[in-house]
Amino acid sequence: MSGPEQVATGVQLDPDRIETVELILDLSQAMTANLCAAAREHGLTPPQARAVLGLGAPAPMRDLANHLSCDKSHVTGLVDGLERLGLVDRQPDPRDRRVRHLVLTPAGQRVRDQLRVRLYVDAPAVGNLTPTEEEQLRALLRRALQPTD
Amino acid sequence: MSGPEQVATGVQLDPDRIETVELILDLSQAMTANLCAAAREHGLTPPQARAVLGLGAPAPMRDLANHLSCDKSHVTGLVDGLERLGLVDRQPDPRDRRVRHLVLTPAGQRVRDQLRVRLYVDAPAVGNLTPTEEEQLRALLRRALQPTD
DNA sequence: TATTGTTATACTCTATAACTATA
DNA sequence: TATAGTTATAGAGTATAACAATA
Repeated sequence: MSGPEQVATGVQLDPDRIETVELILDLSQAMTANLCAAAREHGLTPPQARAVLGLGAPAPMRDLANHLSCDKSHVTGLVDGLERLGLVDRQPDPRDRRVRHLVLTPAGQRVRDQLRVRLYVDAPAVGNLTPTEEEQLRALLRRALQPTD
Repeated sequence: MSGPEQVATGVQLDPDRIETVELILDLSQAMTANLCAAAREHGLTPPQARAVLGLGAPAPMRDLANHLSCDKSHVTGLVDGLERLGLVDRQPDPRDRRVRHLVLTPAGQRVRDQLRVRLYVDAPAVGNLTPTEEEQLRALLRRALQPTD
């Protein structure tokens, strides 16, 4: 569905810019699909996998909700599932008894490690670049994402 | 401090690689958020906006389902909404009366043009690069996404 | 028999609001 | 009064399966 530009009705857009945007979206989509496949292989839904990835250190449920950009009520169900799978424990905070700290179990740590290998080491496409090229790519992306003055 | 190593469970990953992947995901997420905001401003849901973007040329509903990587039954409801908004028409195929061709109305074309401006011209971050830098970025991304030899 | 699109149904993801138990 | 987490509920988004019309 990417035929020639409809000049009569379409706006004039820079084809180079279109390619840039499409390349970034394509790469991101490949990475996301790769992560979702890894999640399935571990019996996790994609949101559960993101939660596990976010638990590099113990954190209150509120913090995880912030990290996932979702409501705290949603985290309850997410963590219920991870607890049933034996990947996460809820631990009380001795200083504030309202708070529950989410802590990965050893099994949870292993799953997280494997998800990170899939997301980072087995990252699709990026591994095709040499280290030098990858550094050039990082430099350009950093500059692009830098807040404008 | 001679206790057991507290983070001994984590695998060691290349921090540079992690940064590369995070940068790509961040940039893609900014672009997606920008598109979703544009969709909202036009009274469209994000999937509806993606459908409009996919209709650069008239196409059967099955083709749109392929383009959106979703089931054809889902396209029915999506297009129902766009038809109610006056952005899309269903037109019969004279050669095969099972097929309905989806055609953007003039209003639909205008919405598509504006979505494309938001997605491509107003692309967040990429506009911070010079044309030369953007070409370097494209070259690297193209090489990364190229199927491995 | 196979395919296009629709309908009916159900499941996942996520939000809002009301509730509890703390603080 | 305000906050952390839970529960109940509702609404998108999407899939599967059965179906109708057509090929």
